[in-house]
Amino acid sequence: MARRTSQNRPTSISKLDVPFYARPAVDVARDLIGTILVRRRRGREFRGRIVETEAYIGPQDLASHSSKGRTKRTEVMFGPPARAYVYFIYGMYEMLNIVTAEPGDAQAVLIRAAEPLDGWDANLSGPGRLARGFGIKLPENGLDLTGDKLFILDRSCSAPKVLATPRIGVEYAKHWQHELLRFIDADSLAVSKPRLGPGAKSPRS
DNA sequence: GCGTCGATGGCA
DNA sequence: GCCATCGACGCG
Repeated sequence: MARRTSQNRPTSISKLDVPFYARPAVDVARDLIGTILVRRRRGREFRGRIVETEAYIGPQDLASHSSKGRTKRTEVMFGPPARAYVYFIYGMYEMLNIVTAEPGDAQAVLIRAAEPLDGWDANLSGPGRLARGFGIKLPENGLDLTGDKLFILDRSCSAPKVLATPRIGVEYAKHWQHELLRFIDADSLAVSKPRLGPGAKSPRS
């Protein structure tokens, strides 16, 4: 697939594949900033530019659901990468995560915010609103991101300015709450909490 | 613009 | 009882 930029130069935009996802969640989370999430549903296509993610890096990470062990709910996380891990929380919200790393290494990336594209009028700032906006619910748990119902396109042009901050809503996770595992596009207004807080740094690459 | 709080259900 | 949340409400 190719499209033309405003300068009329062809730019290839490709679907992210298994090798992209079969890496540590930290790397995937950072590299997902600026990519395009695509959802095909009921004959329509919705797109959003991802501007906020969080890495959950395995069972040792007390903020990760995989730290509770392998259960029916977390089973997908322990499987192969490039699948959706969707769970239900607070009695009303679904959350969209992407499984990363090798099978058995239960890492995942939470997609927290995106900018709607193509004139789509939606609020995708915050993981609950994002999942709702894209029509992601429990039946989408385990969905294969190499298919055509839900997938991600590589960045179309230059890399955004990425900052790393502590994750949101994981105060219970002992010292893990301070790790810089949340990544944001510093220039986006669609990041869920406009305030970066004092901990924001450039991520190590 | 801010902080506080209730909703609401699956899960350990 | 606890959540990887959101939106409504009260304040002044």
